[in-house]
Amino acid sequence: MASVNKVILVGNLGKDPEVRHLEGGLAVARFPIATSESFKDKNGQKQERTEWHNIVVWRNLAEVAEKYLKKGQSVYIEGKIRTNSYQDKEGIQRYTTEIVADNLTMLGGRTDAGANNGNPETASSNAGGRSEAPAFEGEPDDLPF
Amino acid sequence: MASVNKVILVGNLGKDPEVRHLEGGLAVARFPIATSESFKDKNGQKQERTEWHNIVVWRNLAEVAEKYLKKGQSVYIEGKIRTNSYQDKEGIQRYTTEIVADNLTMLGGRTDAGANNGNPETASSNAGGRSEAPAFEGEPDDLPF
Amino acid sequence: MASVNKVILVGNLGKDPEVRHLEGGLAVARFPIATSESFKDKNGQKQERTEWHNIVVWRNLAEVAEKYLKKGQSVYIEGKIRTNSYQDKEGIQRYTTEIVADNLTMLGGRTDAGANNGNPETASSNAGGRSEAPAFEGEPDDLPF
Amino acid sequence: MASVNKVILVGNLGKDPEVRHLEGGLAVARFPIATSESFKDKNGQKQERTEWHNIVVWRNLAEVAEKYLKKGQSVYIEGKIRTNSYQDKEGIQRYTTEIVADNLTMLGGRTDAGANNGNPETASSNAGGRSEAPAFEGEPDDLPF
DNA sequence: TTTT
DNA sequence: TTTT
Repeated sequence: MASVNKVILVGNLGKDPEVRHLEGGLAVARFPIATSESFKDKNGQKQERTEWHNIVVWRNLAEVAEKYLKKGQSVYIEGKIRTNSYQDKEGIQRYTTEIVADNLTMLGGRTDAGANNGNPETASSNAGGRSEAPAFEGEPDDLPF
Repeated sequence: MASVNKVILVGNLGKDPEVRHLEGGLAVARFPIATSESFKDKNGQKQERTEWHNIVVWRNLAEVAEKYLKKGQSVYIEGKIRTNSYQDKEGIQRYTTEIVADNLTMLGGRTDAGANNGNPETASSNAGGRSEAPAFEGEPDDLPF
Repeated sequence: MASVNKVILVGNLGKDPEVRHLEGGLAVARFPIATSESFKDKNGQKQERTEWHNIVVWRNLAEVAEKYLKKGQSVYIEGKIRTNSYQDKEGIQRYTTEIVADNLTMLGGRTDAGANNGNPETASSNAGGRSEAPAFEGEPDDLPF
Repeated sequence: MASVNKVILVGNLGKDPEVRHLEGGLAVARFPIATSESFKDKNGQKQERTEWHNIVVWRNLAEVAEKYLKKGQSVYIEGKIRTNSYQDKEGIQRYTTEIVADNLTMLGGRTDAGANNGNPETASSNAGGRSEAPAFEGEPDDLPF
């Protein structure tokens, strides 16, 4: 196999996270983040292009997102690309791409972005749940090696 | 803006690259690569999921792709996520996501994958063209600092 | 060859950058940044470990560091690991490890950290100099593909 | 805090891993990997510089390293930088830097590199042990989201 | 549509 | 020597 699918983003939330709780209590949160880059067009004019990324987080990271992330905030995200397919109403195969994040660090953001601004923290998510206490809550989640 | 949009992939080409030469000689190549991951389903059965990524490379990296990359080969890719929008024939806004690669390293692959197998190399692309001689050709492209 | 040497850091400057201008006008800046992680020790007590990284930047990135980076600020850095060897006065081979950064994004930091706080920007460095106008200055540095 | 300490390497093992089993059965393996880059010196001559990285892996990743990694093999590694300090016999503070890997994917390597050549796989390590069965053994280690 |  |  020998494959790697890794995404690293630093950007700002375009909306507050939307959280759903599935059967069994499984939590999932979704939110868009924007990244921007500048470039010169062929006339030498400065242009900016904004990319929107649909972020999905599960389990304790979803709880963290629900509690602490707000529109406008800046976040560091690690995750993987996932493309889902579906059929539209004409029966044509369509695709949507999202970033499934497994690591999230708040970096601050707009000064009115919410209570957590100025108190950035890190959180991690694992399928098996590495810790009952979310790393985000200030609980250590790992040995230093 | 303080933003980062970075993708790192290791995967196998699903097809040979398709190369086009635009007006002015600008080259662009496209090819799909697959990444895979294993997981257990709810019945404890091992499952595999394959993700397909549409890779786009420009300029000298496109020339490299044309000459050296073949279906089946394994590559390391660095790039960024780019989502393009278009209207389908019903006038509905649709999106396609691709990875614009700016760094590419061949890692080998199937033993019949092509001439370059067993001689993996690295290539880089820059908007301004850092070097006439593509790094891939064996020319050094950078000072060691 | 087929090798990759890539480092991604988000941390705070422990000191203002120290800048030197070599013969020919080549600029180099150095500064330490700290990253921290929490973990539980064997008694279940929360501990924090701080890692210090010696960052080196060349050319226009060094100019950017000199002008805009200050002790306390938070930065995103991409670069590579480089270990230099030297002989100490007893003639024993010693090693020092540093991170040669080729990409730098300011993320803010302490509110008194300097003039640029609240106005984070991105800068890139290339051996060949991709652009006379540093990206950091607000000039676009790249086409969007 | 808001910090990130992430390293991504693709390189070749310079030696077979050395494995130790600590009290309590905790396993740790160490091995060096080389990354190389080409550059032109001031006379326009092609030069190559090789960087050596000391890799440390713990727990099930150490078992994987012991069983499957051999000198010459190519590996993809994700981890973090860790600098340890100690006093030399003259009482001077010295530092050593290593990469603590938490993710490892075999990419092949020299054709005589060992039994696993041609059968690259991925393994992950977690402080809490995400799975009794190491991912490497062919057991799925994660849900696909 | 790849690879194992 | 930073930051929380």
